[in-house]
Amino acid sequence: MINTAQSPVLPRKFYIRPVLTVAKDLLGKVIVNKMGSNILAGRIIEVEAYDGKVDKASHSYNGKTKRNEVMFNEGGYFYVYFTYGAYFCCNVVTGKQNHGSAVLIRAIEPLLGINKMITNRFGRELKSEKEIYNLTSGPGKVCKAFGFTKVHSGLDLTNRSVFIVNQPRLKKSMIGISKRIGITKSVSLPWRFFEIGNMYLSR
DNA sequence: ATCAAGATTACCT
DNA sequence: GGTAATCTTGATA
Repeated sequence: MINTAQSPVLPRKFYIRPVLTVAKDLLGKVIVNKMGSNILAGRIIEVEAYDGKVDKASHSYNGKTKRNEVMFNEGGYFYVYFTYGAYFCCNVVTGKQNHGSAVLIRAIEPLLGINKMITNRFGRELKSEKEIYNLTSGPGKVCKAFGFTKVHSGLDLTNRSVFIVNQPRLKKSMIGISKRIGITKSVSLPWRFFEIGNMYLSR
């Protein structure tokens, strides 16, 4: 299903571009977690861009702190943070060193290791067929299903533990654009991007 | 030391 | 559609 010879791991240069470019380009790509005993993989279908240079909603807007320091790496690193006392959210750092921009992964379409994802998320079997669409349809859900936590923050995505493999770009007509969800600052920026019509979207 | 807010989710009506 | 849960983090004193 995922032939890594035909679909190479995305290189550094993919990530060292402006955050809006990378955000749109990430749609349709496949994120893989090989760190556990199971290989988990899913197609990225919903993202949001955060740019600390201009964006008050970004964790990096007010400069470097212990929590957000990974965001100031060059592109291609994994930034995972904890929020609301319960959930982790994972991001792909973009741009040049010290810029402070990242793409939040809000939803994926599960491909490999689906049973493991179900166990991670629910600790039980699915109650119904359609509950599969609740498996990874939100940033906290994605991290729970993939097992991403604080220990994954700072990983280099050009290595082979957690990484993203190339896939064809989505057609422009398949990319939806909207305001970001769940923020209270810089609310009007249209920086959420998603695959139109996908069943695994967060809303 | 204290405090308020938060890139969310599950559960209720 | 509305809201409680829950605790880390960063800011302020």
